[in-house]
Amino acid sequence: MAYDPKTMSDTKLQSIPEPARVDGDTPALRLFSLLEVIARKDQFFSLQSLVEETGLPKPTLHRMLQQLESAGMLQRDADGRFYGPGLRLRRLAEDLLLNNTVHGARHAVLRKLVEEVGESCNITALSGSEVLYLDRVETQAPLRFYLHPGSRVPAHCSASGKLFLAQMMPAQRRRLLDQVPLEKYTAQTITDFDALEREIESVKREGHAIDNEEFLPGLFCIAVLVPRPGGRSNTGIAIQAPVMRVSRDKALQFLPALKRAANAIAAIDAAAMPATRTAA
Amino acid sequence: MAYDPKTMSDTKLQSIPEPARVDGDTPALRLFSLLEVIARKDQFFSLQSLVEETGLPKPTLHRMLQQLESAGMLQRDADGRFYGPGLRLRRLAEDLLLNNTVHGARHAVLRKLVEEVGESCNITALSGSEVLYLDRVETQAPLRFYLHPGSRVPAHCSASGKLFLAQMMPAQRRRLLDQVPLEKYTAQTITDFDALEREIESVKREGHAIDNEEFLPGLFCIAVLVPRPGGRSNTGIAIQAPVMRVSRDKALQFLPALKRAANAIAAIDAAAMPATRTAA
DNA sequence: GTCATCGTTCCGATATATGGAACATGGCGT
DNA sequence: ACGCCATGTTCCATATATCGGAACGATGAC
Repeated sequence: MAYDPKTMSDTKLQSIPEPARVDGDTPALRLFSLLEVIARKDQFFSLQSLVEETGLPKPTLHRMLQQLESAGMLQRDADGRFYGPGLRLRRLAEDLLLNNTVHGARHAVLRKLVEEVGESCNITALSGSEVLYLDRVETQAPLRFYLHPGSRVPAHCSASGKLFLAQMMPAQRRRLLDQVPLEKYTAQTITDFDALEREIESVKREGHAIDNEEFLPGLFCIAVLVPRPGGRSNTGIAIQAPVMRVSRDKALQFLPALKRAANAIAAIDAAAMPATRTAA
Repeated sequence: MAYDPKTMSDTKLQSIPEPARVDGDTPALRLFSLLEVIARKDQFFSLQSLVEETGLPKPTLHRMLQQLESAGMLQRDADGRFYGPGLRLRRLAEDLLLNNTVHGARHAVLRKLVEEVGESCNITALSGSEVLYLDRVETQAPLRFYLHPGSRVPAHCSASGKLFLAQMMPAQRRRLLDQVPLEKYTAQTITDFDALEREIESVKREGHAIDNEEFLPGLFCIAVLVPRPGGRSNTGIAIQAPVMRVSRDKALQFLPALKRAANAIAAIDAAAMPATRTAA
């Protein structure tokens, strides 16, 4: 609140005023995108200010705001000059956060794990051909990698990614890897398909995967899958640390704690699943 | 939260299984409406279960979910059978609640007022021709009226409503009241236009308004406007109490506290407004 | 193997979004 | 009072997205 570059940029000299992309493949998604811009504001705003911020044509923006207002997602100030979030939008946000027991519980597990091992940890999922960070808790240690939830990394050079690959049928894995060739990020990155297959065999045997500076120099990572009874898992959990602090041996000592956390998350997810079949 | 008839009706005996309306005038609003249904869930759900819950055609729902998923608002379980809220939706919700300093601060003022006077209070706004409860804090007293934020009441028989009417030009007021004739809710409801005009004269003189069982039998209410420098106010603040506890005399004793609260809210709102004019 | 259930795709009719241009409003300076 | 500018609003021909019945596909139960 004290220092917001966006607000500051009203003194537009010749600086680029941050286009604040509002886009999407479909009108509805553009609306969401607009809401995201709005959600980040802590002040009311005028139509014109949004026009300048987003670059959208005025009539378009006018229609969008009107639509959101008539739906109760936004509210206008008394004289109709300024918009702010509306009752309905707030309630939607509250409902989401209140009922989202899954995320809260997962996060708690992650925090506990970080406390136990003293290194940053994250929960991951396979999205397309990339690994997506669903959640992350940072260690307190001063030396650390700063990566945030929502980041994406290639599957072939991350511990979680190898786990996801390892549970696929060979043909399926081949198809996926053919789309995005094995890019080399560091000296250690496995870029040869056969070498990767061998690595994956080892992952299958061990039940866990390791990334030894294969994506970022100096970053060591160990991961296991969150088990899913009777099916492939789409959730992994990983510990990430600077090689300076965590050798392979030390990482292996973390395994029991890591597996305990994975099981805890499996239990949470199971509880959030609809009963297999309710009497109709 | 303790007793909500809507939630209670889940015990479906032979009851109608709550169609869970998903509608809106425009496709985008239908999507929001769908999100609201989803936001209230604390479990993952399948396409089919939503079809049964909402009554929407399957392909339509399929497309909607797909759209939301590809935008990152929803996530699918590993085997693609169950949906839940996605990363992006959570972040949107968090941003909204985090940045909404206005609502939080307003709520705090309201809570303090309730503590001072010992009766339920609410913040109101004029929306169309009705008064909308923006926020409300209930008293602890066992005997009380249960009304919730989001409710709407007619302007002519509520204290806040009379305040909003009082600041309009006579012609504007006439136009508004002609749309929705003065409906009689109780024996005390003012249904005569001239009588209402006289009442409004008195409201102007006094600077506050009273509802003496004009909307609900047994409900007494006193309200003032949240002042807005140089313009009409669209925000009111009111104390509501059972006549058994609060006579007109007692209500007048609350006035100083009420006005203090109104000023506090005015200060908060002023801070949330964009600077009147930044050098362009 | 057969059936039932749920997810997915197709596609023409229909409804909606789009944004340039023009119009309306209101505050400000002269 | 008057015109001027910034901002909000409306129009409307065109481009685009949605709608949902029907048919198809995948999965699992028996």
